Amino acid sequence: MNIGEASERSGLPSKTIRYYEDIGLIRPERGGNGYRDYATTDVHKLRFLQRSRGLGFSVEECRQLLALYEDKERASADVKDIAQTKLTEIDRKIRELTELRRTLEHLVHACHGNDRPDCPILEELSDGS
Amino acid sequence: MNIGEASERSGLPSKTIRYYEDIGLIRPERGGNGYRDYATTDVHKLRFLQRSRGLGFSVEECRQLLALYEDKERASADVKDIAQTKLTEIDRKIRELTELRRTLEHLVHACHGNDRPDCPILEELSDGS
DNA sequence: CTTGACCTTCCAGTCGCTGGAAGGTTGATA
DNA sequence: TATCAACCTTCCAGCGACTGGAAGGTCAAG
Repeated sequence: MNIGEASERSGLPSKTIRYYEDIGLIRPERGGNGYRDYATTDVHKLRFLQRSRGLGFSVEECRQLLALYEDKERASADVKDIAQTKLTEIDRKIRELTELRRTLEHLVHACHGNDRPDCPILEELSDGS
Repeated sequence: MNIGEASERSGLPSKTIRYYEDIGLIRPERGGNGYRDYATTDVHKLRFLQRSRGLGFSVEECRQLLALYEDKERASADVKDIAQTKLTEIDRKIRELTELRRTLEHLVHACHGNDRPDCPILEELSDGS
């Protein structure tokens, strides 16, 4: 199938699929007209990439996951390690964002929101008090 | 003062300070030797930028905040609007990350983590079940 | 007078795409 | 058979917000 159909079936834009080929994640066949020709297994891999990217894995992590996915001798402990590491990172991000949210909300509540020139948000941003 | 000291006092790397000048956020004086010469007010602006960037405002938002900060006639409602919008974005990010975390944790728990080749994480990533 | 720490500019790279230009191919319709 | 839209191709550039490095100028201490 052509890239357009592979795009539809995988949920990835054509541009992204070509990019993934550029960086060596997938290697589709080529037809006599020079068009890329995707097999069903390619679409599986693309969906795999689409999902794992959506779950916050970096492209390099996806490359590892894909290698494990393709490797019949893969050890599930390797996969678990990658996912576990990612989980820790996500926790950290959530913590940071929550802290940030708390600070900002405090500022928004402290700000009158009328047209008066004294604004606690700007003051806090400049003072760092 | 030279860029090194401005860097120390503002908490921003010299590279970043030069970059902020490139994109027109600050305009320090120049000494006879061609060195940038930062006034105390410049350092204040740099700290302002450092803080607001740290709070998740984009550089463009920082540019607006800085304009309001410098403008004696500034309306605090404008600032509140920017901060409120940012707050909504942060909420969305936290929600997405929490959902992601839930999915990943489910996967990690379902994965045995031994050397057996059947791994629920990989299966879920490929099936999307 | 040399050394080393600073400063300067400029160019390139990061990540993960995304947009657009310029051109070739295909399939349906007039 | 001509034409037209909708595909496909490659290549180049840009996004955001820096960061690294090369090549060279300046300054203060020993």
